[in-house]
Amino acid sequence: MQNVKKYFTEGLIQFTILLSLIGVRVDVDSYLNGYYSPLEITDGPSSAYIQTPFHSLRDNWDGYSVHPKCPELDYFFASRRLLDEVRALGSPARFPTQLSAWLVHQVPDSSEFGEPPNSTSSSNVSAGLSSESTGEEANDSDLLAEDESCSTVSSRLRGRQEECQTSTQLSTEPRPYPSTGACEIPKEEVELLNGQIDGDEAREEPVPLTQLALSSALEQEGLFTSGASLACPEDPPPPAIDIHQHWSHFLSLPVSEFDDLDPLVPQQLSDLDASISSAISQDVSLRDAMVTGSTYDMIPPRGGVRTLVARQPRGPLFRLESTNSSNSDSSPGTTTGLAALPFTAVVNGTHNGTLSHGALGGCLDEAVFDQINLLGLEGCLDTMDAQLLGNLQGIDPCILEDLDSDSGLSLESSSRGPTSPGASEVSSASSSSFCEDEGGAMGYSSEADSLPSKGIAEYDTTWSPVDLSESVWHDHSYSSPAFSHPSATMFPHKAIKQEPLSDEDDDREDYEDRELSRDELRARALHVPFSATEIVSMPVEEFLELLEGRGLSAAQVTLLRDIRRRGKNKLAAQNCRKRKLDAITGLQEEVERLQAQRNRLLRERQHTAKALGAVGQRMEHLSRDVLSRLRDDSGRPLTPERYTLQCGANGRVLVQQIRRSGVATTTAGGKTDKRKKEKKP
DNA sequence: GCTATCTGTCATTGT
DNA sequence: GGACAATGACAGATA
Repeated sequence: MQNVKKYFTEGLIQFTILLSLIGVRVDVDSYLNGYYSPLEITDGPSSAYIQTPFHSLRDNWDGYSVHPKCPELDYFFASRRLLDEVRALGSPARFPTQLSAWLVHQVPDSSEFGEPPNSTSSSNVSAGLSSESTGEEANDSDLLAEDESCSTVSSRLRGRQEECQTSTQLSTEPRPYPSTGACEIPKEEVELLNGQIDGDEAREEPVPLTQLALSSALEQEGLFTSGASLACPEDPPPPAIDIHQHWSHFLSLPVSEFDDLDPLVPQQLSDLDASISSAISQDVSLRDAMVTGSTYDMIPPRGGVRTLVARQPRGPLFRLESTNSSNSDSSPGTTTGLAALPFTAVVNGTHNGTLSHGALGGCLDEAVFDQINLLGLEGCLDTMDAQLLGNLQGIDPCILEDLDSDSGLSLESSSRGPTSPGASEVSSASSSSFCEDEGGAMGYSSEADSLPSKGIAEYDTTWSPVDLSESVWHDHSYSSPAFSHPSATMFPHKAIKQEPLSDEDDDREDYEDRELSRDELRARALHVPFSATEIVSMPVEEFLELLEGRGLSAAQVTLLRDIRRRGKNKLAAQNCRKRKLDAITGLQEEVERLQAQRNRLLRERQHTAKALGAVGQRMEHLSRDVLSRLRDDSGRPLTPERYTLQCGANGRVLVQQIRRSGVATTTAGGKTDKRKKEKKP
């Protein structure tokens, strides 16, 4: 007995492991302790049948977990927030950073990977075979229907949960069974039966169903115990059934052995693989959602200032699209033929249409991807930093600090001389910002027009007019090393004068003027002895002291404030764009990770489905075998079409008669007068 | 000439 | 209330 129990326990553990692969929690300890059924599948959330919520695994799969202290959490929340903003506002300037959102919902979707559907109230293994109660996707259901044998099994196994508790209760109660029609076979009888069967199957005698009781609690050293012979000693010796061997062998099958059971899996498996995988891979080419990572070339433009040129001018950096191309990386076997298996319901991996084209396409929300494409953010900031440092190599190291973070104001390609029209208009503006009435960057043009003023003339009588033919107000390099030099800004004229003049003095002067930003030009025009970089980077206290203690004019003060404000805002804009880029980069990594996770889960599901299919086949075969050895009151053998075996709590096995409606009726009964129980026509 | 992209700037909001 | 950061929006420059 101990040996039998040991084998059964081992088999149970292995079977438990197998079930755990599909998310069915099996409480072996409780079962072995005799408290609960090892496999409970009930309706409520309290059920032990809790399939793994894969959406929750997202955060802890492979050790990946979102933790408040985790650095990746920034991406996580930022991405989610941005995605919400994108979807809420529809602004092209924002981008959906949480692509994993739809991945989580689509790929490891609860319904796909078997989140316990509410309708799943199956209470036993066989009940888990039913697919109807699990919200299985339509395709799977249809495919299930194709396999007639499997569907037969499912139908017979369907609806047993109602009797499960009854049988469980009956099996655990010592008192005689009520008139449910079922009976219990004591283990002694089973042993007797086994002995007879082992001796000669040809001599096996049908077991009256009324005696069949089934049961076999684990603690009773057998899957099947029969009290029929004891309760009804007058009955002929029931046929011996090698149930122990069957179940022990069945349950002791290692999971790995299921791989050898592929022939048992219905032939539709391959077809299902193709169909389901195509449905899962679903038109979403995640590769397309990857950042292409365009590279840039540093080319020296005119003037010697390097600019970044995209080597791939073919389009936006991110080409996130919902395409109709199947995701080829979904291996053909990523899905399972579980639909054709009797245990599909347990796996219940896919769901209706969730992975279908339309559904997934809707979730992808092409508009979101289009918005991402519109961003066109390119990861050039870091590159530009390097570029900037490279450009500054020839500069005085003392000024490099100011250029540390792309903080240099943009260079001005042109400036206006003091005699520019409208100069006097703005020069008188002492209290208002120069660009107060201006909108956007263009406003600064008028400000530049106002550069030359009477006040300016007072400070800078030696101001040399600059060629105004070029109205280039934007320099797309972040810094201007030449004018970041304090000496060059404090004493612009001297700096210009100190420049080694060549024969092309005029051209050089124009060139250097073009290097000046508007603020630099204004600062030089107003004779402000600070560079824009200094103005921006100096502490606020020092800046305020500068404004108050230097006896600056109102125009100078206003200019200084504007320079500081614009400079800081420019840095903020650069940082903001960089953050966006980082968020997108983080999303790329997230997408890759989720894609890998999805592929792994699909493989696992396929493997599990195969194993379950084999288990279902074996169970079907075993059930038929057992039923064929049993006899009803009339002495007729029990047909699988009318009777089913149900494994109740504590290993008790009950024979149930299937009603015409497909609902099995528990025929387990008491130990007395079992002939009068059971089977309802 | 058109388009995409980059960049600076302004306005606004929140800290 | 001012300084500041963040960010959307806009416009100019450029390839």
